[in-house]
Amino acid sequence: MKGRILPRSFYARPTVEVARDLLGKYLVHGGCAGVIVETEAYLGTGDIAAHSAAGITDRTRVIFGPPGHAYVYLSYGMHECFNITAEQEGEAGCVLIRALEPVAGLDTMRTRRPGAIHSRDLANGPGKLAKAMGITRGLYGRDLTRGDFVVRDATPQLPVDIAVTPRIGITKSADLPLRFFIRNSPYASRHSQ
DNA sequence: CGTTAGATTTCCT
DNA sequence: GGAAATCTAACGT
Repeated sequence: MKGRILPRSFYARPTVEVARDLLGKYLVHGGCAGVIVETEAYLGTGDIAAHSAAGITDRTRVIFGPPGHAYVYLSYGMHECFNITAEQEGEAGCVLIRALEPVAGLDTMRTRRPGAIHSRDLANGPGKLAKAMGITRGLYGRDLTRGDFVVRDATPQLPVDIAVTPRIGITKSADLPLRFFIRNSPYASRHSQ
């Protein structure tokens, strides 16, 4: 978990760049940490699959706020999913963190996800990742540039071979190539290869 | 191993 | 009222 905390300027960029550049970084929460191996970009314009396409509501407010904050929502009535906001304040855009390679706090993660036999199953999907890392809607809006819930640079930078495909599990704007993952990572979700 | 159905709640129309 | 950025167990092959 070495490396500097990613600064606000990292997130204040086009959502697609942020999604791609988050691969290989460390997500840290409490005593748990993992390398981000899979992300998806949800855009503010021209993307009707994004929650922010409905405009500013109680749920989507943070997506329009300053970059580098947590957007956590409930999916299918039972799973929480974790996103990081991007773009300048006033502009929508966020990155769904879909999968992690666990590197610290594995025992805690296993306690939260007793069904995961192999460590590769602890966080290889957005719902599983939030569960393993202890991320809930109570963390909605949290600033990810300070405190015990942050993203850190890798030192040295990890080499990443990035693959791009359409996003998973959506029906609208389903053809846009906005999913990024580390090719050959056994920790990416099962749709990967 | 692949495919499918059901769980369960929030949110927007 | 209905669709939803998912997961797991149960079934068939």
